[in-house]
Amino acid sequence: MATTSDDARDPDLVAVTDGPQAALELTRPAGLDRDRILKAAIDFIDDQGLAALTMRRLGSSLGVEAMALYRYVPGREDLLDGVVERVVETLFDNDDGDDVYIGEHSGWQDYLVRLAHGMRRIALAHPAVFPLIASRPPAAPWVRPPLRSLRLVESFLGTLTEAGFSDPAAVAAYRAYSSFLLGHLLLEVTQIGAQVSLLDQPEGDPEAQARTDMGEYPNLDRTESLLGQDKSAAEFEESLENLLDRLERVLHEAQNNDGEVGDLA
Amino acid sequence: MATTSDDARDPDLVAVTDGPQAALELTRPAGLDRDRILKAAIDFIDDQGLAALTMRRLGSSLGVEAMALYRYVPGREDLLDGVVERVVETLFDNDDGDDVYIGEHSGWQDYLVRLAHGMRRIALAHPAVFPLIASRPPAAPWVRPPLRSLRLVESFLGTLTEAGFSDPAAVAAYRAYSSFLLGHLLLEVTQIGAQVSLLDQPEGDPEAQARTDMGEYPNLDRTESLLGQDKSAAEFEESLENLLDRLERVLHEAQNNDGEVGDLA
DNA sequence: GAAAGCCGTTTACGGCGTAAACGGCAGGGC
DNA sequence: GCCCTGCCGTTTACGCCGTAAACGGCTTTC
Repeated sequence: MATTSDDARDPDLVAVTDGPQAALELTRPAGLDRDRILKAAIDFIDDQGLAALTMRRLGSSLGVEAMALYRYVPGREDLLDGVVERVVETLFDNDDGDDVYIGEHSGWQDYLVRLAHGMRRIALAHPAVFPLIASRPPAAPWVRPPLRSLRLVESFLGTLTEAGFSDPAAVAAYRAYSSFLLGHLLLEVTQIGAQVSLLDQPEGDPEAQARTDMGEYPNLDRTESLLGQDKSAAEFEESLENLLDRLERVLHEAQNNDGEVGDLA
Repeated sequence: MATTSDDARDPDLVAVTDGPQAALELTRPAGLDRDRILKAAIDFIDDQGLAALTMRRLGSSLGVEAMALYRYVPGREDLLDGVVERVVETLFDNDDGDDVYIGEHSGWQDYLVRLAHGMRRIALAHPAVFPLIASRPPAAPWVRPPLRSLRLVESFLGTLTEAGFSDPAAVAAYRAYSSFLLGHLLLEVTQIGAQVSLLDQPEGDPEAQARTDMGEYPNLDRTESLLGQDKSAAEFEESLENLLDRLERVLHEAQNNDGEVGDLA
């Protein structure tokens, strides 16, 4: 096939375990609970897609009628908000003593790298949920989609200003960083979705149509195998490092001629 | 208020005219047509939002029953695909002799700059449609959301390889570029949406709650006015130039030691 | 033992996407 | 002139959706 994944050691690609037991409780009798509902919704989206999630189906996946959910969740929209919140919050559970804990860090670069990989881990663990993170309207215009949490933005700005960034520079860094994260991760999960949706419908002879159309697109045709390769992990790393270099340059320039510059522009 | 727009001269922010007459044909009797339907759908999304678009309402906005649309459009999903296609296609209509025509250009940097501004012009003209461009599943994994068109990707790759980029370098540039575009533009239109949705619901005293919560977030509180500023245009320009510089560096390095490097990594 | 509260179910309503049958109207061959 | 054949918008109908409201069976508390 055209699309291959050539690096099997992606550190952000981890198996999702969900605690002690996960799959053995298929349809428990009852004992509803807001968090149990949110978790069920995330699982549902992960393996049926966002479009398939309805209150009725989510209810029946919990062994319960749809209306039972409304005792714990105001409605479908709020349920989705809860899903986003819960997924983003997993950034903070330092489950495995892993390198994703945002609280402790050594240097702002280390912090930004950990945060980026933490977000990427979330995106890859829940590729069908991530577009929701990106498209839900933000509470305030400056709580930008990929970060989504006041707590997170606060710690971001705090870390940078403690490291010597002026307020304008920290804010500019926040914007450049969130835009980079959103762009890269959204494309990466979209690509995952595209790959599976192309695989599970081998209608007729897809090769034939694709090949014939390619005649008019010589550059596409020639680079098709390159375009199909998944180098997301390497590109993520490189773009991230480039961004950090750029921020570092800004920081040092501002510190040398310590006027009121401090802005990226 | 906290959110201000301090640069009134944004070249990508243009009024949408739609040809000779636009608003004077409110509900024409009939004369349906696939393109008329797509245009109506775009207008509808632009001023009622994507969630409000239903087949019935779209029909009645054209003075027709919902089922009449099905003679020209296979279904709602395909309608949305058509909307995306039609919006992206406006890149190619060189309406005003403006600088957005992708066909002619002088140098690959010029091409990339024009393409970026053309896309940004689309995003700003249809902020409610743009998320659709980003979230619709791509036809092939390598036709990445913001570009969406074989023709466009072909011309992108052609321009870069003609300018001396190796195939891998051109593909890497394509990926970096599309990721930058998607991230920046999606955040920008999201911010537009957030601003309007915050304005039209002044429930109770929003200031009160916002202020009190801010106590726990000193960095947010201190930088709130900075965070609220809309510097999208300047940041777009700067990030774009940074990306071009990076690509240029890659190109020249590859040309000097003309081995088989050619990759961004 | 009765009252109160919690919690999942049942019923119902309007709106959705869309399949299928229908009707009016235009144009073309006789 | 007439009828036949497409075209094209309407009508009707079905199943699914989100969710308001009433209901009923528990459990807990006095």
